[in-house]
Amino acid sequence: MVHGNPSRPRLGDVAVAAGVSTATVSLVLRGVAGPSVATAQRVLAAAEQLGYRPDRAASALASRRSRTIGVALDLSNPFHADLTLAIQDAALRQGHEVLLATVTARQDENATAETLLDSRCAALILLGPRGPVPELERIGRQVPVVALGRPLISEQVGVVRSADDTGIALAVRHLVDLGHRRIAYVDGPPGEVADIRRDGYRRAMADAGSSRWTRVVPGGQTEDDGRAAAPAVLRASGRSVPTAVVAFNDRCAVGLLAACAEAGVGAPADLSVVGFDDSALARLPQIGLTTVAQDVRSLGEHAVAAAVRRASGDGEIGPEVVVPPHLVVRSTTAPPGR
Amino acid sequence: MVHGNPSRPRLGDVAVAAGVSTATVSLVLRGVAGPSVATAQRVLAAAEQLGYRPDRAASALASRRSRTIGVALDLSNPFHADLTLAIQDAALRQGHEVLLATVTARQDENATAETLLDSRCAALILLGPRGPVPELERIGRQVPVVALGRPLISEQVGVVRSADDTGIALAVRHLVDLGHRRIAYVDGPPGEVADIRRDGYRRAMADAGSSRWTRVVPGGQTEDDGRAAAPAVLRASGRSVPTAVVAFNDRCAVGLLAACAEAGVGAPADLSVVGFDDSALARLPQIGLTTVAQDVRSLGEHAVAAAVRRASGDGEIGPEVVVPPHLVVRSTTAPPGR
DNA sequence: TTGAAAGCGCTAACAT
DNA sequence: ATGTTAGCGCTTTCAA
Repeated sequence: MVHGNPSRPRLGDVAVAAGVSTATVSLVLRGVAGPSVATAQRVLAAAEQLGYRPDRAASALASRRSRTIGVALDLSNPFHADLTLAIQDAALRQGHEVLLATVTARQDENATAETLLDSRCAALILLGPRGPVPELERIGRQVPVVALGRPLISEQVGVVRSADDTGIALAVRHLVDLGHRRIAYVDGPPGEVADIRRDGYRRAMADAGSSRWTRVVPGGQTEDDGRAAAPAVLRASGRSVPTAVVAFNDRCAVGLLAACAEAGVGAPADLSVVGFDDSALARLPQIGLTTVAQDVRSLGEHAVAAAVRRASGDGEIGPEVVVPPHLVVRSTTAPPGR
Repeated sequence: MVHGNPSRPRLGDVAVAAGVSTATVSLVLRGVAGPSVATAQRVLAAAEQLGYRPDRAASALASRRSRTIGVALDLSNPFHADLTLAIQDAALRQGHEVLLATVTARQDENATAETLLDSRCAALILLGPRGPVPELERIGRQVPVVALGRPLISEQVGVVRSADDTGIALAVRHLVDLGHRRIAYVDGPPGEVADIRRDGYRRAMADAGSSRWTRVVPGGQTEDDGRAAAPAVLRASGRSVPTAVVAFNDRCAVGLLAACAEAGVGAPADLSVVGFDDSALARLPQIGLTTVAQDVRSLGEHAVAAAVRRASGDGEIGPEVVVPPHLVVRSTTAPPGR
C-alpha cells in the first residue's frame, strides 16, 4: 500500500513531545503504576495533542497478547446479529475490542477461526459452532475459546448457553395452559442443541401428562427447513393432527408458518406455533411469533467475561454458564379451535 | 494471556526444517520470484508439515501493509448482512481476508473505523456511512476508504453504489403500468441517499405524466419509521388518498405495511407497496414485498476491487461505480382496487 | 539463488 | 521514577 498514510504518530513521537522515554510513555498509556502524576499528565497531553493511537499489531507482537476478542458468526442468521451486538457492547464496557468474521459457504468455521487467530485475537467466541468437537478443541488449544449456545463438555472450550430444555418446557407449558394436547415438535439440525431441545420437548410433554401424544418432525435451522416440515406436521387426519407446534427456532417456525398458510392452515386459528430465539424475525408485526426468548444481553456479558477470564488465565476457568430463557407471547398462539 | 498457546510454528522453524534462511522462506511463501523450484518445494513441504501460518500482525508490522479489508457495518440492518456476505466472498476470491466491526449505539461510525484501523487493515469498506463527509475524509486520509451505497464526491473516498434514482423509477413505472396514478413516497433519513431516491421519485412521476399528484411523506430507515409514516400516508379522504406507495427501503416498507394492516388497509388490495434493497426481510413469504433489488454480488465485487486498487496504489483510482438495480415483483403490488 | 542484518512500533526486563 | 536495551515474527535491502 503505497497509499498516503501520513504515518500516524508513534510512541516515539509522543515520547519526544513529552520529553520522556518511550518506555515511560508506554507505561503511562497502559495505566501501569510507576510514572509520577506530573509526567503522566505531560504524556497524556502530548498523546492527545498528536492524536496518538497505539498500533495494536505492534503491541500484540511485543506483548504476546491483545485486548481484541474475535467473534465467529453466521451473518445469515438474524439471531447472531443480536448476539453479536450484545457481545460488542459487553466487550466495550469491559475495555476490549471486537473483531468479527463470518462463516460462509466458502469460508467454513475453521477458516473463520483461523482468520481471527491470524489477527492475534486474545480469545474467540464462536456463535453456535457446528463443527466436530475435536476440531473445536484443536482451536481451543491455540487460543481461549468460548462456544456460545452449544452445550459440550471439554476442558479446552468454555461454554455459555441458554437453558434450552427449560425454554422448550416454557413453550409446551404455555400451549398446554391454552388447552392444547396434541403438540408436535419440529426438530433442528443434528447436534447437541437439537438433542437438548428435543429431549426438553419429550420431558415437558411427559410432565404435562401428554406423553401418549408426541410427534417429532424432522426440520432444521432455516426457513426452508421449516417450510419442508409442513407436510409432515399437517399429515394424518382427524384427531391425530396436532393443534400446536413448537419449532427448533424462529427461522424454522417462520418457514413452517408460511407453508401452513399456503396450505390454508392459519395461525393461531388452526394451528398454534412457537419459535425459539426471539430474533428480529419474531418481532416483526407481520410475524408476531410467540417464542422462547434467549437473554441475549446476559449471554453476551457472560461470553465476554468467560473469554476474558480464560485469556488472562487468572481465576478459575469455571463451569459452563447456563442462562434462563423466558417466553414471549405474541400472536401465533391461542386456544385450540373447535 | 498466560494461556497455553503452544507457540505455533514461526518462520524460523520452517527455515530450519527446510535448511534455508528465513529470508528465503519469506520469499517462497509470498510467491516472490527468486528461489529455485527445488528450494521452493522443500520450503513449502516444511511449512505444510509444520502447519505454519504466517503471523499477520508481524507481517503487517514489517511490511507496512496488509491483505486484510475492514468492513464497518450495522448488524441491525439485514441488508448489511447480505452485502457483507458478498464482500467476504469477493475478498476471499481476490485473496484478501475480511474483518468486520459493527456500529452500535455505543460505538459510532468513527470508533468502528478506528477499531478496524488499529488492526492495520489495508483498506476500509464502509456500508452506508452516515457521518459527515469531512469525517469520512479524515479517515480516508489515513487509509483507503470505499463508501458503499452513499453517493458523495471526494478525492479521499471511493464510492460504489446502486443507481438509486433508476431503482425508484423502476418501482414507479411498475406501479404506473399496473394502473396507479396516486403514488406516494415515504422518505428516508436525511442524507444523499434519501435525496437521490426522493428526486428519482419526483422525476419518475413527472415522466409518467403524473406530476400533478405527488406526495412525499417523512419516514426513515427502520421499521418504526415506516410505521410512524402510515397515518400521513393514509390521511386525507376521497380521491386524494394514494393507491400505492414506494418506501425508502424494505424495513421502512415493512413497518408501513404493518401499520396499514392494523388500520384495516390491506396490501395489495387497498394499497400497493414497494420497498428497496430486496433484503432477507422482503423475501420472507409472510412479507413477499415487491422491491427494488440491489445487485449485492456486483456491489461487493466492485467495493472490494476498488478497495484493493486504492490500497495497492496502482492504476487509476477511478470514478464512482454505479450498479444498476432491478425490480423484484412479489405480492404487495397489484392494480388499484375499485 | 541465497543469506545476513537491520528494522517495523511496541513491550518488558533490567539498570540507573 | 525513568531510561536502556533487547527482542516479538516478519520483510527487505544489500552482499555474497
